[in-house]
Amino acid sequence: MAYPFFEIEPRWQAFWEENKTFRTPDEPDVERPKFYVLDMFPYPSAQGLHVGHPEGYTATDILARYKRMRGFNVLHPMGWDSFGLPAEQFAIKTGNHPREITDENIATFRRQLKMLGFSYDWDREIATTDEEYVRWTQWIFLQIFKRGLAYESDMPVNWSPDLCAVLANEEVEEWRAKGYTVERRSMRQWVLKITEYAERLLADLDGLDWPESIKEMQRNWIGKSEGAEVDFQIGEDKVRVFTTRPDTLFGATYMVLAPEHPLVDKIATPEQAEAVAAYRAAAASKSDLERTELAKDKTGVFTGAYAVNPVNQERIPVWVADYVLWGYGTGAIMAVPAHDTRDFEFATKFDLPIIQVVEPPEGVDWRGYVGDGIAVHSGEYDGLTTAEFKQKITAWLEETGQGVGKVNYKLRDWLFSRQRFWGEPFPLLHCETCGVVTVPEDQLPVRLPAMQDYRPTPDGQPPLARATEWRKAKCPQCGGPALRETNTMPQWAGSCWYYLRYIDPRNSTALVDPAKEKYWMPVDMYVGGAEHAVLHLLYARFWHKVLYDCGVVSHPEPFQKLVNQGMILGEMEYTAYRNAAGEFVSAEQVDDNGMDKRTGEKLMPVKMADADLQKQGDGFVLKKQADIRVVARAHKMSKSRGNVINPDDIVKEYGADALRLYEMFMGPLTQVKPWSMKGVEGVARFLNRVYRLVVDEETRALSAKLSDAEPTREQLRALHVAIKKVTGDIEKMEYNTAISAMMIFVNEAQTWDALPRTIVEPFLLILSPFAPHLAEELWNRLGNEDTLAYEPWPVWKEEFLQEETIEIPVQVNGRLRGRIRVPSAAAESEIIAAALECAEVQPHLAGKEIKKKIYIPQRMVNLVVAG
RNA sequence: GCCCGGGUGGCGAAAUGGCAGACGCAAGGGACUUAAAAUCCCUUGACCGAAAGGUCGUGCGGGUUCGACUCCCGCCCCGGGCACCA
Repeated sequence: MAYPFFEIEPRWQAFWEENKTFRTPDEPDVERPKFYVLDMFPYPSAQGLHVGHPEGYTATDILARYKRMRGFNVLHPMGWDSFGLPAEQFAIKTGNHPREITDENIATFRRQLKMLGFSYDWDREIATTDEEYVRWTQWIFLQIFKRGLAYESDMPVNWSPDLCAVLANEEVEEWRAKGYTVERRSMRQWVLKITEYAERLLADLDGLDWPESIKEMQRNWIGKSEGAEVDFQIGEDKVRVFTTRPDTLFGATYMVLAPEHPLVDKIATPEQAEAVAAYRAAAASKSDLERTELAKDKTGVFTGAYAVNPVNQERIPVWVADYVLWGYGTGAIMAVPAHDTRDFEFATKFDLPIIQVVEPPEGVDWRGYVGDGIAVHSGEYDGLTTAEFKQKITAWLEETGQGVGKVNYKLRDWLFSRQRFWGEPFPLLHCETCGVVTVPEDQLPVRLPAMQDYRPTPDGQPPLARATEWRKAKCPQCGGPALRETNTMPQWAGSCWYYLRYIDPRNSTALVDPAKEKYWMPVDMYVGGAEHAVLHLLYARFWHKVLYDCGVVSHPEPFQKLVNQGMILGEMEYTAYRNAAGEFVSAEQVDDNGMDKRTGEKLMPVKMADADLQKQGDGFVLKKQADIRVVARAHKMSKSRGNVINPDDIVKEYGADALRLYEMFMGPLTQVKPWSMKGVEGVARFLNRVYRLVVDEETRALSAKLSDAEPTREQLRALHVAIKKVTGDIEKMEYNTAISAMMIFVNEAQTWDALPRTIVEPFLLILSPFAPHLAEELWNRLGNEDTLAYEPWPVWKEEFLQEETIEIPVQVNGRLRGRIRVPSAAAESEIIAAALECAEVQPHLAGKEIKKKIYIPQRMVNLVVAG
């Protein structure tokens, strides 16, 4: 029978709540070290918690509980990223305020998180939709605005007429997949100048303790490239191109302008004008996606004009092609087909000349060679390396006024407005005489108006445009009439700074108290999904740097250490395929859409039980029909697939501690791993064994084996081995092996006739970060009155780890032949002697010359023999 | 195409260059029980062998080393991200 987790867990949750066990004082003892451990806060969706949430949350909770026991002041908060499109969609459908559904969803999430026993300081709970929170989000925007980092711009946006909403680029695919249409439309937008921070956002990555892959993704996103801008003369006009390879100027055989380039119409010759105009029109109607997706085949049109290459006065033809982007660099390039893949494809297709100017290493074809080499056919520069050439030619361009060294970034400014209701209103007014005016700080927050209809206006104005009374305001500068801004901020806004508000969540005079900020920041451990690798983490870093420049925060980076948890997939599924005739079809004959590759027939997927399967090679086949291979895969959890695991169900059946422990035991935190219901049962059995160490299962009284006797050497050793392993593994967040060490301890402990309290109590302490309810309960049953949350963490002693004798494996020529048992203090010579004596080893030495005797202390003997 | 991860028993996994497979699951056998559940004990990488023991084995092919899952070189497969950024 299972231990009564259903009584124990709610009781301790109530205890922690009543006693405010995990309250972090507003004025902590600053003599102690601090530890700020943060989860990426969730969007409280209507679906409630899924098993992916507790994975990261348990990982941080273990660390938080451990650090408290190590004497740290710990800040471990939780809150809600509660603006979001689903609530708005719901409001449009029902006419209810989005706040209603949002509050309901938050209540569900809060209940579910409390049910899992996380040690959050719930007094610091915040939601981005709280008006007090919105106030400071707006305040930060004002600082950004005042620093000239926000501007209005007409920008093409993704407008969905079905949703009546504008979507972010990264949201387009998601909603298209759900069947909504999305089109391009130009709208007035607010944009933030994140590009002004590109260099700092790039440079400061170096000092962060983040996964290298995430840093690399951010670097690629920022996309710094160094090169030069060079002027080419076309008639009386100068056209500037950007190149990272000014050393290939002598190889430029044509030039390409982006279709949007303003000079295109002007330079096109009358004979080419029609073709050029047609091409531009075609390019304009394509979406970004179409332009890039059809990238395989290059298109373009000759303008009829020629440009003059400044290095050799050669006349080169000017083309228009959409493989040159208007948004990057100058929207114009010099094409060097010999040494650029795209130019090479284009030149090949349109039969343009290809001139070699870089000599690649021996044996490499120069056509399409894009690496560094030695300059050729470049006049006086011949013989220079790529690096030297770049430097010299850039200097020459600058001297002669024909160009300049230049750094470009892929990063674009951040489209920051949304045409939605459920977001933070911009604290801005449009005054007829003064233009755009900021709302004075003492009038914040600008609240959302009460509305009946949350849809945008039919002409695409944001929903707030319907609130005609709300829009009317007085200009704080001239006192004249003004209209409120009707755009709202994107969901990112609230998540850009929430980690600061946790530090001082009820401060009504400042975003955060500077002394508290200085004490707690930066975040020491930030855990969340890799899906936020670029956007959230880049935006938050940007806002943080602006606040740093404003003097609001004391450190240039918000998140010192970052860990991404791996996704939890559904249970492993074995799928076989059947055709209409009912015959099985082997997996290699099935294409990605479930069709028979040979006949094109649609096949029926059939789920198989593992009892029907056997391993063959690196896959599985049917036991009854070994020529039929099946597909073995774990899939992402999704409603449509029906493989979603609900944490509520697990807690009901096995308890919160079992769920926590299982998710940590599955494998390394950062790895993708499939769920296994049997695995949950396994850790539940372990928790039962722990319970039975202390409590007699029949009587529910304390176990008769508990004793006040002195522990044996063996018992001390078992305990201290566990303490050492668990301590080290928690520091490294290698929780799966920590749990394994505790299992080994319990497996051993349950064989003992007597269990000293001095052994079981420290064990409960090291178990407590993982299974806090059970640990508290047993700690309490052993007679301790108070929570164990602040008990000092047990310390292992090396002397207890020592064994009197140790076993040493003996190899001959690197192959294991025998084992010897020696006193652990034995000298090398004694050990070698014992190894040579070893009965299993001797046959392998007989009659052979021993050339070398290798001894690795405490580990291994290897005897190298000749022949 | 480019950039990251990853590939070890039937499955999840473990292993500072030093006994590959700890721990858990599953499977098989046994104890307890009228019986079942629960619990406990034993076996369990593959192959040869009655056993002792031996051979092979960490995606594939090479290399370094007394010794390689681990380090180096070249590939293959799977997952994720980016994708005409000059």
